[in-house]
Amino acid sequence: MAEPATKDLILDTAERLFAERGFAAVSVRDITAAAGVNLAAVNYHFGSKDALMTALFVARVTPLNRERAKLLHEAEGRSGGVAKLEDILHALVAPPVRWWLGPDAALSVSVQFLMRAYAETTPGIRALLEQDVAHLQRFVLALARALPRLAHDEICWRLHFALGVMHYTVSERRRLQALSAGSCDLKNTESIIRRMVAFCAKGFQI
Amino acid sequence: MAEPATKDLILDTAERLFAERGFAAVSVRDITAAAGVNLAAVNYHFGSKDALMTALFVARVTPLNRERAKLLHEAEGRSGGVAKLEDILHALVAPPVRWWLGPDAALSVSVQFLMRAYAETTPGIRALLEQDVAHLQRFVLALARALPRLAHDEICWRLHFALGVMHYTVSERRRLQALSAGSCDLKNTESIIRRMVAFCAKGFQI
DNA sequence: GTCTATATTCGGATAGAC
DNA sequence: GTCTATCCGAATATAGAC
Repeated sequence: MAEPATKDLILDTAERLFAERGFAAVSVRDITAAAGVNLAAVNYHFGSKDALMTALFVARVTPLNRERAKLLHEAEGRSGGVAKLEDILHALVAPPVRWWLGPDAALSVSVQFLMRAYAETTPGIRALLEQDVAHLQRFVLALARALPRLAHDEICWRLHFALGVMHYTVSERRRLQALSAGSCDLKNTESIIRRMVAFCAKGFQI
Repeated sequence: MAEPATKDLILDTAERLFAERGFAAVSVRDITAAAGVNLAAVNYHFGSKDALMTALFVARVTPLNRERAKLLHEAEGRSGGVAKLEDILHALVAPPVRWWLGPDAALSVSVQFLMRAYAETTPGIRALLEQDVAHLQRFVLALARALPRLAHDEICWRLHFALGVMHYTVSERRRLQALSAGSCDLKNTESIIRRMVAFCAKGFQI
């Protein structure tokens, strides 16, 4: 039943290279050479370079969104159906930031890959992004319940801003460290999540 | 004295294609064909594809940063040397958002190109990014003067978050419109700037 | 400055032996 | 499933005529 080692090896290697350099800048030859597998293996197992990218995106985004949905669901359960603003934002950003800065290096690569995949959508991924918007609608609804006086478009704007905070922070780690001359500590994951949630929660007030 | 038409035509065409598809996904052939110039013209005028990208980045980022610095300087002049928080954030985001949503389509392409160039740094651009960090240091200093009780690393974190709000908003226009089902209006530039500044300013409080 | 033609390398994808 | 060998188009870059 075990997946062939080659297939997973290709997925992990492609993910790392895509995360580092982007989709178009990485060739199938780069991937197979780095993985130590045969050149033809990508087309055998996935059909094409594009299909590999799509399979990879699905494999990584699914558990991340599941974790977000779980945290949101738990937050709603804790407070009688209407989650608090901070808890909604926490459900949104904690999973990716924990993957990013947590002890598991593979998960860190995964979230960096995902942020890149969102930014440089290939044809195969563009089609999947509709489902991803559906996932975000849960957060729109939760925010509307938590902040009933805020108009729908205002909820969307601010959710978009909050997503920007998270995406950019994960993608532009180098830039933050250059800007702060290294004074911004990236070791304490939970305090970074708190800082990010606090920033966004204040932005949602009034 | 006038620049040769071909050179500027290449710059404008390359900018548009890079903004739409990214650097690696656009070939010199794509650029010269779309511009209606000879294939060899890119190498004649710029030396290489990478050098074209670098020249383009410099040509666009310079006036944008100059405008930001001017607004910051004016804000400091208006209030006796120490600019107010909202005015600092306004100087940071108003120029790119005005380029993005203003009446000049060429400037809109320019800011989309720039956001992509920051995200997918080529070797030539990476070297230039140090100067760009120096430009951002003015904003760190201004924020530190406006918020003397905030620690240096906290200033950097929140400035980074504010940059994320702007970068992601400009880059992920499609995603915002899909998320909000079109209810987020992108026509009123100044009200979008106010919304963005307000969100970030609240995030800086306390 | 602009063109054609070309050198040379690399790209994704596949056929067919094992 | 994995390998070698290869097809064939596309990539960057340049040489040399005009």
